[in-house]
Amino acid sequence: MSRTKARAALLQELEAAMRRSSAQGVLYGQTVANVAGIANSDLECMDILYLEGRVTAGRLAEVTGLTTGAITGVIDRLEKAGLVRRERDEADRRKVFIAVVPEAAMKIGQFYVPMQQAMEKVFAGYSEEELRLLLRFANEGYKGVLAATEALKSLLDTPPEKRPDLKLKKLRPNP
Amino acid sequence: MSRTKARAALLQELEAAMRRSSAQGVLYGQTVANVAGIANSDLECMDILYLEGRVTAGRLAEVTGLTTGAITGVIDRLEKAGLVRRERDEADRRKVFIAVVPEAAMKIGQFYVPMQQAMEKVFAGYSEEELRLLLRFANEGYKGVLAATEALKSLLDTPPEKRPDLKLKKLRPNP
DNA sequence: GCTAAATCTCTTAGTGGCTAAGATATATAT
DNA sequence: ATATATATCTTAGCCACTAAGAGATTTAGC
Repeated sequence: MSRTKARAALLQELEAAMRRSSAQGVLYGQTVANVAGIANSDLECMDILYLEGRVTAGRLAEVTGLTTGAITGVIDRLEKAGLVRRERDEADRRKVFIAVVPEAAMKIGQFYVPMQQAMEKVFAGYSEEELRLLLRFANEGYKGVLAATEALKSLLDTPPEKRPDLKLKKLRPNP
Repeated sequence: MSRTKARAALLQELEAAMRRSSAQGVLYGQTVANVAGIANSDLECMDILYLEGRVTAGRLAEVTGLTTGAITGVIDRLEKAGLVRRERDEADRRKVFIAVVPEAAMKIGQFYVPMQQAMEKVFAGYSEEELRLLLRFANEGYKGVLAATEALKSLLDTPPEKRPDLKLKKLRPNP
């Protein structure tokens, strides 16, 4: 197998491996929502709040891709469960900031412990330099996925016949 | 900062970075479903079919965590859209194998092109040896997440008062 | 300053995918 | 042969979602 061919095969394997693990990651999230007894979108919003801190209802809609109406429902449920609080912005009274209630949110956090433990075990097998490589990849990968999402969204606004011709890769033959 | 402290900080940063990119990955999937005009679960099943090939309806239920009733609906919709075919197992006529219709499924595949292009660009910045490291991590990570999912599911069957005490990490203070 | 347009969240009606329970058909065990 | 187990489908009812628009507040134009 030639040098470049080896790389191509490696890339293909990598893509499949990442797809698999990412699919399993989705399932983990669904399981957390199940165990925690909240809806999937509710958990997704908790996750965003964890990553971004105090954000407005509109921002949640923007990030999740849900309508503002749906977000109102999400916040209602989360607030009733005591996980978040609505906080009207005093500067712009149309806005509603959503803030997690840390003590209550920890009850959700516990369900990520199995995941954290599993990942710690995995990380233990890597040197600090290797971990830095993984970090670099995670950051670059994030930016890539973000850009891809935007590209795909913009496709939505383009009428099908005017879309740039996307060249398809062959579907992988079944194993 | 001490040697081990540096590693701890690195691990924390890594966790956040992976969480971010994985969340964005979920969003990408939702966007694909949107653009393709099919339900989220339908796309998830297409993905499983792509990864595992021809599988039974029951296996889809098992992997997705949906009830068999829900899967019937998924398959009905996918079949109506011409994306999959039901194939009764001749050996065991209770079973129904689901197989993708390759030509039609390619129409879905095209929506992954932006993602593939983005990832290709990212991968271009890595040597073959580094890619091998990423592959190793993706595989080990998959196993880790799989194990974590099982651990979490088993928690579901354990009554709350009998659950092993999960030690919580402090919630990250908001940025 | 006052009116019009824009922005942000919430409300309402209606839709669709989900669960739970059980029906149907086929296979396996006693 | 009968009973039990397995695999999928059916049905009723529920709940989160969308689309459309209302209400409240801010910003822009004159």
